[in-house]
Amino acid sequence: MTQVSLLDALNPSQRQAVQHFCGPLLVVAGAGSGKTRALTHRIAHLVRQHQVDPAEILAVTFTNKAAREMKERIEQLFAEQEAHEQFGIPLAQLEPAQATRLKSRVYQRIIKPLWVGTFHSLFSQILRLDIEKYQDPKGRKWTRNFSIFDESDVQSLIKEIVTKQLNLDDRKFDPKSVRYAISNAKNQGWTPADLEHHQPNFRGRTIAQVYEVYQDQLAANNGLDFDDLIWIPVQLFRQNEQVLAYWHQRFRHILVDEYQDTNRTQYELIRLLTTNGEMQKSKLNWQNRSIFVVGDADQSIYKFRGADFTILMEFQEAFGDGLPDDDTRTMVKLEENYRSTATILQAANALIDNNTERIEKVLKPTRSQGDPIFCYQADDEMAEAEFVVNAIKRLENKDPDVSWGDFAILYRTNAQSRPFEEVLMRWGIPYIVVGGQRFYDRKEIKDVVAYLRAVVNPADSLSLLRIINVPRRGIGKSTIDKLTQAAATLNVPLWEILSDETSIHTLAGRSAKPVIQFVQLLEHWHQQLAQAKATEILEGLLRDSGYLEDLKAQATEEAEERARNVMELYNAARQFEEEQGDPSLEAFLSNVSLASDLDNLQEGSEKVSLMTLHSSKGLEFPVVFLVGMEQGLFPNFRALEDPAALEEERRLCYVGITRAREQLFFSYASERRLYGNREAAIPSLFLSELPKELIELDKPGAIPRPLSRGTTLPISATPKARPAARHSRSEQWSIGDRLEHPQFGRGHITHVFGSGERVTIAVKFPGIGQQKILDPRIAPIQKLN
DNA sequence: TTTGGTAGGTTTTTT
DNA sequence: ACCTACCAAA
Repeated sequence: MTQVSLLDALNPSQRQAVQHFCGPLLVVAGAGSGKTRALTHRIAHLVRQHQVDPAEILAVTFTNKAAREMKERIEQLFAEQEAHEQFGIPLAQLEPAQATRLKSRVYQRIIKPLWVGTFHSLFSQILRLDIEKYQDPKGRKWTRNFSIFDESDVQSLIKEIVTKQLNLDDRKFDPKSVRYAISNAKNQGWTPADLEHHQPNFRGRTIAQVYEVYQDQLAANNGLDFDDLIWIPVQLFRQNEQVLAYWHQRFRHILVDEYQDTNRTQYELIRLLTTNGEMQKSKLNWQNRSIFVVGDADQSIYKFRGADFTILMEFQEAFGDGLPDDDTRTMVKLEENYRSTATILQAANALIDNNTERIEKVLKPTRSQGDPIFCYQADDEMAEAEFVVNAIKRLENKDPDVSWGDFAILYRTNAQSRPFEEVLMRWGIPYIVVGGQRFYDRKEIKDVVAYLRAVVNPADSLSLLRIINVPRRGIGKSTIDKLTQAAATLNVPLWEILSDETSIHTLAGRSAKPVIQFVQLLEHWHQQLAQAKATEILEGLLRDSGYLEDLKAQATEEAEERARNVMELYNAARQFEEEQGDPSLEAFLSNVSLASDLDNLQEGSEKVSLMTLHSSKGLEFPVVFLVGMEQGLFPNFRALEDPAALEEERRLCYVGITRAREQLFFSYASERRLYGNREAAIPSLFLSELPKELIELDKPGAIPRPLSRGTTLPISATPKARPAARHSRSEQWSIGDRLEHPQFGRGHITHVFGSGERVTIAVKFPGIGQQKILDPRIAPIQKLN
């Protein structure tokens, strides 16, 4: 072989995708059909065959981990090609030192200039450059050292606004649901005024008001939330032609992975960059320019966060040539699956066929039938965990090629991990839990990050308040109140008050001294920002603030764990400096805010992986356990009454099934502990939708069809059009309330889930063994006294 | 100001 | 069953 082509070892559809040069292309890629291969090969092809400058390519991935992997795979592709060209031998046969040198040259020339990352990380970088050119409709402005507020920061800010500043009833305006509504608005691309326009009722107007004050607060802190990282670039591009033209020119080739999970704002961002804001399709100029998106509507699982897979379905209309699907030049389907056994694919195809809203597509197997799927009924969640761990032990024992890293346990909610952890721990089997409480959400990490943020962005009063008395330095509540009062009165950031000597001296001497010391500490490191590396500043702050010392002085088990975590953060900073080549604290902080737990999941770590079905998207494992297959858990009870939501749950199940390469197990418990009580459970609807001949049951007998109301009926595509029953609409429901249902008779409420307008209740009807989960807005129920 | 106790909420999924 | 946030007592 004299020359390896990038097109070798690709099937015709993949080749068509890879060879695509200019104009729009939608790649409909089923699970396991080699879409990452198509993406990476296409990028390499653009650079090698069409001499595209890597700096002109923008590739959007769904997670940071996916971005990292994509870069590694492209680097590998180039290194292999160049090994052939320069030395005539495969990369693997080069001397290690030579191979390393070759790779680092490829990295410098190709990989480093590429823009590959998530929407959030890519556009936060653009904002670091251009946000000072932006002004929002109310004249708010931000500077490039802005802080990125995480979900808990945002949550407490909203709570503060709702309860303290606007004095709203926090039962009617639950901070959580208000937060959700604001996030939704930003994901739709709505300003507070737009929100008010779309929802002119009292609730909509009030939330718009909270949104407005919330933006004030964000701006006052020079902070942004996750949604702003997308929504502000959109507004900036709309209001400033020059900025848009610059980035439009800059990114001639745009690629988006997991396109089915983009939201309206993200779509708008891509549209603006691609078209330079041109609305008329006939005027688009596709010379030396492309938009290439890859997605699978059947794997759209992020509706709750604003994702809308109709964006994928409308791609050809938005960018395309308008020809019918069959002879279009703007769509390629990848349907051949290289990952899973035929059995697993048949199960996946059968399941997803129950959905109505989809692009018709079947996964075509390329592999043999394989082992049957096994379904286990356990007595309770502990027995379920024992079954799973036993199966893992047995399989690992049987085959020396199988290792712990080949197994994944997938569940619907994070709370389900515990029993599996207990049993795995008991047997000393190494495992990793992805998600749940994130590393960066831990108290000690948030404290240290607050120090860093305050140094970078002194306007960040949220962070200042978090650490002003941590560790205790004798700045008490009354002192802090006085200072924040002063800041509020003068309408300046808290820092202005703190750093103003004369104002501080109006405090009693006993209180003034620690404040002055605190200010000096931050000021000192603020001045070092330009020259010092992130690790140096972190080290200095930990030392000078006495934070670590204080932890060590506590000498408890817990404090030691915390100190270890803080050191872990320090290690992360050091690693970041080595890998990224940008040692600034600002760069590290952005990385921290946008990091997800999934990023720690390393291949070859030889550990059993535990994670939610959502986290498993994009991953694959030889053996997969789909656990907790129970009505109400999965599908989740919130989806039971809503056909569209139920279809989303089914897609989630489809994602789970298609993670498996060789073997797939389902399990459910007939009784499960919920909020401390034992509750009977019935098998998931999804189990009954799988072809019986593919499934081996541990106990004879078929999987009973779940009887919960509304779920066994054929799902129609019509959205939830059922009018809310008037009589129960505004009722307040609480545990113990008695009620009557025409079908089930009298019963009493055992649980109330959620709050505000999104309430679901669990009701025990003595006549019926099973307790029912109802939506009081829809269910025909009558309250009794 | 800090500690300890308890009431009340929590379980959907995440960049 | 667990965690947090708030309140009373030292």
